[in-house]
Amino acid sequence: MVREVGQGGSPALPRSADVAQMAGVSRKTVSRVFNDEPYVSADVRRRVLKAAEQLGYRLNNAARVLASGRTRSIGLVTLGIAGYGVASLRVSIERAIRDAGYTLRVVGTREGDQGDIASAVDSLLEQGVDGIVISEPVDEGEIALRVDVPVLFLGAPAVFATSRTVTSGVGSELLGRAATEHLLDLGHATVHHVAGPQRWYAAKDRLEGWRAALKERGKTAPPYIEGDWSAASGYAAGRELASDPTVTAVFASGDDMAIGVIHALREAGRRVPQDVSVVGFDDNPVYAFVAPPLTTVRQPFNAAAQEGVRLLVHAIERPDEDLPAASVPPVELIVRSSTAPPPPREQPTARPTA
Amino acid sequence: MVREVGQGGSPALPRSADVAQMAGVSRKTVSRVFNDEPYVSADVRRRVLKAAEQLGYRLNNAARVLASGRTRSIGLVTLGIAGYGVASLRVSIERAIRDAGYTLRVVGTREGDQGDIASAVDSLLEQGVDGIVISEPVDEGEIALRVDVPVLFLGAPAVFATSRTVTSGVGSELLGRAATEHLLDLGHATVHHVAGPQRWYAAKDRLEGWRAALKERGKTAPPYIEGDWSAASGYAAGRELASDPTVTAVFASGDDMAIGVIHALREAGRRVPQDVSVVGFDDNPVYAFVAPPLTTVRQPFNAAAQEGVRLLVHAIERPDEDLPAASVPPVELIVRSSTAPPPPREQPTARPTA
DNA sequence: CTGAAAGCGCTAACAC
DNA sequence: GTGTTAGCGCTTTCAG
Repeated sequence: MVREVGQGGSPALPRSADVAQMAGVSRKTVSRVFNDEPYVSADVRRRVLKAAEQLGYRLNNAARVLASGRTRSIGLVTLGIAGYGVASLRVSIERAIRDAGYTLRVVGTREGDQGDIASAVDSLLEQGVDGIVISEPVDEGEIALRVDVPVLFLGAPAVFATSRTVTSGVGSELLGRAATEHLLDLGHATVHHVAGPQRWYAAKDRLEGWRAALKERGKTAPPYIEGDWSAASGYAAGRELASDPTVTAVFASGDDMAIGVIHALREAGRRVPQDVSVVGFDDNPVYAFVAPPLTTVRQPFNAAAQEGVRLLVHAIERPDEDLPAASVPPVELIVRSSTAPPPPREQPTARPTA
Repeated sequence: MVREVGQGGSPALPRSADVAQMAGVSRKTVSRVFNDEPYVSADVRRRVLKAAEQLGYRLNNAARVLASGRTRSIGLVTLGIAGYGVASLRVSIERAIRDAGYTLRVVGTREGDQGDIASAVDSLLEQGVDGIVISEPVDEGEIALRVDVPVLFLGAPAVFATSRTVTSGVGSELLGRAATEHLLDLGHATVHHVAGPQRWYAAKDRLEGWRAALKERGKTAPPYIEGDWSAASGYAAGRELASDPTVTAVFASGDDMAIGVIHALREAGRRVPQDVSVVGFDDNPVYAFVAPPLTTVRQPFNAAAQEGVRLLVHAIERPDEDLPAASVPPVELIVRSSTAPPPPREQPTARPTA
């Protein structure tokens, strides 16, 4: 078969052999230049680059992957939703992957589809990736999967077994604690909680943090209300909470839900923060511009993503070494105006703080 | 070289030859089964599948791509930001691509990096894709690029030349018009505009729509204020607007900016909607739960993404046929409580509507 | 520092 | 319906 050159149909793309010929070197040398390998004289390198430029040559990735066995690509399994938290984490992950010199393959899951994580991972494996990151997975029960590339679980425990597992939390428990403690420090007798869907590990962790903080101060956690992250679900929870005159402080597991809670509270005639304090979670910057500006907890999306990807890449490139220790990102509470001390008449018996 | 089988290191992965041998057929037949080609007897198909299952066989994508010349993959160039609009569109695109049977490669651009679109496209081409989606690009001036796969420009005109170009708007101009007309219909003498960054085509289109609507009613557009999509920039614009007693209606090019505008207006003692009406853009559902619930324009993210991807896939798979006509998604104005007729004292001379 | 030979695992085209 | 023969364009190994 003769390669078409120009003429009729789409001209065949130039191959490394064409570049080699034009530059008067071997194909292997062209390969060296394009892989930034050492031991190529500056002069040869220049000639090769010039020839490639003229020919409009581009490395053929499929051939490279096939020959080398490495894809230089990382797969991301992500929830197909557009909320601020998920989207932010995702953007951070993508940037970290690109900065690490890997390309990105993405497959979104549809929340609720049982077994979707498994099929997403499977798809990625078939596409060819050197590592996988699972972002904020939802609990799907047992997942039977044989995976032989390193996997990073971000914001969740490992939900299936792999040869090399990396986890890097965003520290949801710590953050849930911080939110609750802030309210307690303000003098509230207890803190109510509007949780995220408990199928989410992130939601569970925040709830744990809330419980732990309460317990440490010798309080028992009141029943929590479970939302679905949406403002609408927060609103529904808020209506319920508003009917209970003893609630003076609520920690919502997401900013949007917090907004819904506040809306319901105010509709019911309860002032925020004078009558009841509300803290959110995520620090969507827009909520500095609502009334009242929302007190919230900032998630270290960037730090967690960078850290996680760093570890993942380490696991990919140095399979024999141990993983370096993960650092714990700092907790950041953003105090604005949706929280205040409880109203005087509801004040509990004075007790020493801590 | 002898292939390692089990024993020490990682056992070599099974190849189609292994499956073929086990099933007692040729490699080509295995290939047929895994590509859902016709002309394979049900019995043979079953045998092949069983053998593959037992061996844990998985198609090697790199080899497949190299041999077939088709990647079955679409590249997405996307802005690396987490706002509701961008993230929603993105989720819709991803779903549409997956539903069309393609895998997804993503490269994010960093807003502001001149020439970033070019390098993103280049990277995608090198990774190997059958088509490219450019989502909501920012104007980067001349982009010199030789691209020989079909390209879909979503929410923008084609920003560089390609062999096969597909565009599919989200209809920003129409939508900007709808927002403005709503305000005019309410009786406002004019409508002020807080625009998005004019490097964005989407921002420009909305501004055009605003201008056109005003012009049609014989009004001249007042100067607009340019924001950066953030609530903070909307807040700054709102302060400016608040100092002008003649403004009674403002159309903000994004929901977040609208929230900022409202916040500033109220701080300055102007009531919304009694004194001034505000409409946003995007329909982030959370803004149904702020005070006042925001009137906004819903973007047909899903429709635009599905339509666009459908056309792109058509261009990929039937290069000789003409592109089917794109349908125009319906305009949806979500009227809530941030808009009302102008205050009586500022009422302009009565004029017939339409 | 550079080159030659030998595949990587699959599909294309055609034969049977 | 199914098998055979050639590559796809690169990297690997090993010589020099």
